[in-house]
Amino acid sequence: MGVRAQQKEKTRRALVDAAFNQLSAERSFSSLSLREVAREANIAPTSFYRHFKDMNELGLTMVDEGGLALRQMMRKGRQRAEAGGSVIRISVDTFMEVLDSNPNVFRILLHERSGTSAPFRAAVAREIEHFISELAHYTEEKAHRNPELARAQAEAMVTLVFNAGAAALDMKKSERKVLADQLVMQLRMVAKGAEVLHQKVDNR
Amino acid sequence: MGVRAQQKEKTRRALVDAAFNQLSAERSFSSLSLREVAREANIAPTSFYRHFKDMNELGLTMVDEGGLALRQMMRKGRQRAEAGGSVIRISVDTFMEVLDSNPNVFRILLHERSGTSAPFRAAVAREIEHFISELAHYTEEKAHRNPELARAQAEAMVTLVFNAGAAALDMKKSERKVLADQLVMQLRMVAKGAEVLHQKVDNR
DNA sequence: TAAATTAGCTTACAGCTGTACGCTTAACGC
DNA sequence: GCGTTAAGCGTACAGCTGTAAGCTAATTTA
Repeated sequence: MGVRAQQKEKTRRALVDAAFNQLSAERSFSSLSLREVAREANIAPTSFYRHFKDMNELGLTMVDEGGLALRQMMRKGRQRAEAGGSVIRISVDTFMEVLDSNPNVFRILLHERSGTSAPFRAAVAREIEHFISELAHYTEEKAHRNPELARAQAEAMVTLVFNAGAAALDMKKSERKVLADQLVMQLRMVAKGAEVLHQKVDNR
Repeated sequence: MGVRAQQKEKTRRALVDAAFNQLSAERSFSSLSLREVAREANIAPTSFYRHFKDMNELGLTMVDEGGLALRQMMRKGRQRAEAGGSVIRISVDTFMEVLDSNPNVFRILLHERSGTSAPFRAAVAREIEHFISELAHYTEEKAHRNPELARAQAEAMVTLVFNAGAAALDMKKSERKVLADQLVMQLRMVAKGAEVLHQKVDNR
């Protein structure tokens, strides 16, 4: 890669990082201005356009990066779970750890999920869909559920996990522990309930 | 009430209504400006301050009104359920009906739940808490669950309902039907699962 | 090596924002 | 009836926004 392309990439990263760094419980992506981001990245406002068409394009890039981080997390969790132990417990713990180390990645996903930009919502939905379908596939195989039931179960579980994630973002570690325990309990409810429904439908 | 107070109340309502009317899938409360709201309500921007200290105060008023609408809905649903039939099914249908007739009330609640203003999040949390504790109390009584389990169950159910509500906001009627059916299925999972966990803990 | 490309800069502008200040006018309390 | 109160208005201003236009200087290409 040439010197020029390298420098361009570096500045682009500076912009993305600047945007991530400005996110917090009090500051959503949509409240950031192009000028603020450029300022934080130490470039002139108008230079922003050399990298992104507008703030939306930056935001979608961030959502995609966030999604990538999520998928990497899933793999990590699955690996750990293979060593034995409660899959639910291990997954929840992994989720909480990643949430703790990348809070702003989650902020943009959790906030824009119910945001006002349709492309954003679609992008987040796409990322969450990865979660759901992988989990549904997993349950379908391991527990021999029928597809429809597996899908509903997976969706419910992912919903509960993400909702807990949103709540956890503003919590201290001790509060998070309680939350995690309750989440595990809720996930077990769903799992048990799905089992019962499954037996009913298949009449055995 | 005097002529003066009456007129003031009327203008205040015009402001609240103007703000509600400007909400949509593409427009969140936090993206509204004081001037826009004043314009829509046909008053001068500076007159806004005769009624609210700032936009935040307006927003909190709206959240409170939304919460009120929710609680009225709950009562309506409970009355219907008393006439017999599946409590879950009836509650979901009621919820969807109210969602359909007051979409913007839900928009502000659903969006500000994960918003950037702490007072807003707290206000929404308070409203949702009403839901959870009433439901927990109901289950504790009807199904003789222990408090901790009842609480976790209620929280899970409310989470699932609100999440489905957010998704339903941008859907056509036919899509909503599918969503509602899946939601019912998920709620039954949670209910069944809680039952099983309950029996386990109490060893009978 | 000369020409072309391009990341980043400075300057500039129109449009929006919240809100301070002071006025008018109609209802209120005495 | 008369002084007081207050809802609503118009004007004004500073500060922010996105972005258009054109320049500079360094890299790339031919």
